[in-house]
Amino acid sequence: MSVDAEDPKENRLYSVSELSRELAITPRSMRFYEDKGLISPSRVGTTRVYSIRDRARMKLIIRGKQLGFTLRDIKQYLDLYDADPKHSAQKMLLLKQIQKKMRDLNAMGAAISATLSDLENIQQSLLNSFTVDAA
DNA sequence: TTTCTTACA
DNA sequence: TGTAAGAA
Repeated sequence: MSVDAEDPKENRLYSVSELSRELAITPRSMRFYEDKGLISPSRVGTTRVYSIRDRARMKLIIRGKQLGFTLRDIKQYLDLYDADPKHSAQKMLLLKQIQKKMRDLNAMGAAISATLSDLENIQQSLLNSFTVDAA
């Protein structure tokens, strides 16, 4: 049987350029995440080779970033996957990270509302000063 | 051409 | 993270 072209994806391998293209990020970012210890692609010589699992890991990294988590947060989460096969500690960490993220976002929202309110008040007095002058 | 590393912005 | 530079 011919397995040289499209092996079942379980064994598929990617180069930085291929995977970065598929994930819509730059090869530079992938290497950066590696420097930070979030991924450890295998090597063929000095060239990085990404497996299906590396691809899944990269997707989680990207997902985490989209949700506003830091690379450090994501690394903590990822490091737990390789630990307990039941992933209970991992789930617990994620729950905590999510709750903190929500608290932070709510705090930011409150700060923004407060600033918006200040700005509106200043704007209003400025607007009032004009109508008073006119009257 | 592609990828790698290192250094700097 | 982007870009630049030199090497394989």
